[in-house]
Amino acid sequence: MERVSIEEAKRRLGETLTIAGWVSRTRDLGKLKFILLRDASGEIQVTVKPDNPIAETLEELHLGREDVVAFKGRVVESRIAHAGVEFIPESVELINRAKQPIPIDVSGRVKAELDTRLDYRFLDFRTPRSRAIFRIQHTLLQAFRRFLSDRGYLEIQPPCIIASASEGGAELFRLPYFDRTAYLAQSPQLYKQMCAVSFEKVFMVVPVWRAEKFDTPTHLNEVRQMDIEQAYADDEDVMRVLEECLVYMLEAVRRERREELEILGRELEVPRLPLRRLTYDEAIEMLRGVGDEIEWGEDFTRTQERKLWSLLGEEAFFIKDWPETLKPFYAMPREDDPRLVHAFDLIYRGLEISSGTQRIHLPDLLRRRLREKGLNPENFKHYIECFEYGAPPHAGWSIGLERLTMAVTGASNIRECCMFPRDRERLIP
RNA sequence: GCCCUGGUAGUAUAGCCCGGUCUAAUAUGCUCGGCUGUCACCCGAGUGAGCGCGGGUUCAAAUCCCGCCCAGGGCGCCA
Repeated sequence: MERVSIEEAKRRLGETLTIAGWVSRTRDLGKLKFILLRDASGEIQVTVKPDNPIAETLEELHLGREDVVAFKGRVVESRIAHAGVEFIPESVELINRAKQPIPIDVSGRVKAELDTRLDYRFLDFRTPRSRAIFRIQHTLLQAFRRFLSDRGYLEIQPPCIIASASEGGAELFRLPYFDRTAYLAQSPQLYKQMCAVSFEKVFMVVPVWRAEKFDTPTHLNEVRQMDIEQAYADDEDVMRVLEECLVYMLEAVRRERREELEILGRELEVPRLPLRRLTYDEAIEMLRGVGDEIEWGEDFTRTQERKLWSLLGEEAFFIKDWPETLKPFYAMPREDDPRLVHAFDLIYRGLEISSGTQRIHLPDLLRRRLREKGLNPENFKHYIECFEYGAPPHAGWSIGLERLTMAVTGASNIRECCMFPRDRERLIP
């Protein structure tokens, strides 16, 4: 089909072109008909006067919302049409009918609940809100890749099916693997380390799975994460990369997604660097200062993270120097206080969007830490092995894509920021 | 797994507290009719739910009670 996008057509005034898209709505005044036609690029009003050769065909077609139609004709300036331009067709082709009534209002005017929207996700993608969210997500991803590629990081592809569940922590999804049992990866952690000890600087965007029965607005059983791993780096080094990367991504969204931010009613503030580095101890103090009864050694709840955000009044900040009990075995202990590890979380708009650590690159220390955590170093032979043949110190982090999208778009439920969310109940679509 | 709130036309809400006036209302959609400049077009008519599912109380249940399922939020859980 010789077809141009609606946005392109608007730039090519007077030329005879074919546009195609969905009927957003029709305004039928009897002899005069207006059809609002929408494609992925934009919307235009198609105006059909009684003397138009297609006037009669159009009457017979009786177009309805979301019918797919192609028009051949030209874009002309119009002083009457509010958009300033309109499309005058000379022929029309009905490409496909939409069944009526449509399950949700694609124009976004009659609200639908998230659950209903997710049942009809393909239609929901046509609403201004959803389109804005996923375009912003796309920009975040593009900016992430560009930022790291420009700085010499190599994009790697770790496996999603893994053999071992012996890392501890979250429950994994099991699956049959020929005559063995395998698992869906809960983290590409080991693989990115294996890459970093040879490629030095790597990044990736991968899905991960957690079989936890959580039921919250910020958790999914399948999420995508954006990770880096870097050799010859400690936690502070990669925190700097993280904050710069965040600012880079936010600036890209602010620059390239002005219209989408407006649809969402979001004014995106780009934090100034360096970000505040709050220690875990300071965060505990702050919460206690306002009457929160948090114990040292406890993790922060979502409510507490939001509380810290409002107390600090900063868009984004780090919490660092965590108790070793709250972080995985491979987090490097602090020399000055072995109760603490070189680990950090990044809180953006009250939401934990990223966490990272400096990793233990010393096999003996790793074995000791595993034992201290009640794990058997024998089960981690392949993991430890990659540090036996010349492993530089290294550190890394991971950003949850859906969480970041939530914070940037202002969505209150993570499901809205995942195209096809997987949670405890939802497996379809 | 726990606590709170909710589930009513395709969609979103009202009604529920205080049972009967609900033959279930409103918006939007949809159907039909009218309209030559609309732009959330307008005007008129119509269509569409028996109130999440199951049970109970009552002369009478959308409304009260019990169980279950589902949704939203808070927690828990979550290297």
